[in-house]
Amino acid sequence: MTTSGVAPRRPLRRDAERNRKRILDAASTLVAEQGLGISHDEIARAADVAVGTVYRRFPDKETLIEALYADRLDEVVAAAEAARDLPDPWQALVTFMTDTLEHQAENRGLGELAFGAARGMKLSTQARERVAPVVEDIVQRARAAGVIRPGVGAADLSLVPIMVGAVMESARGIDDDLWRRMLALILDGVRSDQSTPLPGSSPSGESFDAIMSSWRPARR
Amino acid sequence: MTTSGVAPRRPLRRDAERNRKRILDAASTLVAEQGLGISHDEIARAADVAVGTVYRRFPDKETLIEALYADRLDEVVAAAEAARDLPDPWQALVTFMTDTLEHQAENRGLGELAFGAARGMKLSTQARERVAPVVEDIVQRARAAGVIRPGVGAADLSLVPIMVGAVMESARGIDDDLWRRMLALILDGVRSDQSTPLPGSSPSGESFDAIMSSWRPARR
DNA sequence: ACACAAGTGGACCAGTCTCTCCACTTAAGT
DNA sequence: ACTTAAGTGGAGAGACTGGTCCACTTGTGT
Repeated sequence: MTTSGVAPRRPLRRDAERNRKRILDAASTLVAEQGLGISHDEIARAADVAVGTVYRRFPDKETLIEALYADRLDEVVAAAEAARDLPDPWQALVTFMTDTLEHQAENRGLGELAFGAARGMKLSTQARERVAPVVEDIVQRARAAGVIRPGVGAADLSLVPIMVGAVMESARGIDDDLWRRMLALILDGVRSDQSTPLPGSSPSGESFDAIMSSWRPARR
Repeated sequence: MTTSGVAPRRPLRRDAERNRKRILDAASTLVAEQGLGISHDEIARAADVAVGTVYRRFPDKETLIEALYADRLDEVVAAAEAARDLPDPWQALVTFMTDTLEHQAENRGLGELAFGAARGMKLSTQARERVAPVVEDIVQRARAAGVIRPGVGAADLSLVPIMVGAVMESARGIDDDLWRRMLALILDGVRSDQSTPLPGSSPSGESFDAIMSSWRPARR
């Protein structure tokens, strides 16, 4: 009866647990600062542990990232939902964007995760899947209230963090608030009641997914 | 009298000249398609030449890129100046952006070069130095004509290609015209006569340079 | 106290990249 | 034809990755 099938694993040994924590802490800091590009070697060094140990606990990068971000993701989604539920539809949109980008600003890895830095990483797809409906809601409401220009869809809005994120990365450590300025600029374009329709059409379905997950991490 | 000090080099041997050309051709295609990240090995393979040969002709990546883009750069600057000289100030701005981004779209390496993919690459700095005054002129005129919102500066406009470029890269091969849509959105924000001023201020001087040159090439 | 599963360190393998080196080949002047 | 400087191929050095392996150490239940 001891083999209950689903993770009956005895708890980690004390020292192992301690090391696990150290690895997670080190990784957390490194990833937040430098993005998902950090090597296991660097993590090991920062955690004062050998690579082998890192690999024993986290067989590959994906596992490690998952452990790191599983709950961070909940926070992000929660923030998005809170924004969605704001009384004013335009405020909802602005708050959503600002919050999302603030998360991205303070944690580099998070941004990379959101835009598919690691193609095929479950957490990445999952993140987008959880946020997508929220964005959809926000757009619906904004559209119904007539506060965004006709023709702008959820897909368009989803591209905003990619654009603003690019400036954010470029200015990291130089002008850490510059992205807010760019966001404001873009949001005015979104709100704009210019009669000229936008060229092309909002990407949809498959294309959209492919685009959203095609971001690539920076080389070191 | 033969030693005139300044590059009295006798011309390359016939076969060497041929190989030089093949290398340049191969590199040109590869860089346009894949960006500055290509390895000398790939170039050599594509040119049907050995790496050693590539290195003999172009001691390092910088030299090669310089040879590739020296004249491309002139074209880009010329296009920018042509846009600047358009009669309508707003058209000038729009055309400048569109042209610049079209160049970026059709040649990946060019975009990476423009935003400092290779830190410290002379050509890169030079490119920005040559384009900067043109952007400045365009903004001046647009501002004088009252077609852009107050507070938007040349530095802000220079960030537009970074933002739009990010979407362009993400959508490359999936929706190659999506960037136009985003550009239109942003330009409407730029034109916007919303009375709300943009937050923060336009980055200037040193900061601006650092930001513009901090782009990093995609990992393969 | 002791047995032993669990945990650990770090050498090592394979793959990438940039760049070097030098024995061999070849174009071109006489 | 012959000489020889210029050019070439490609192995390989050295610096990075991600990831594996296993002899040794250590925590823990009895």
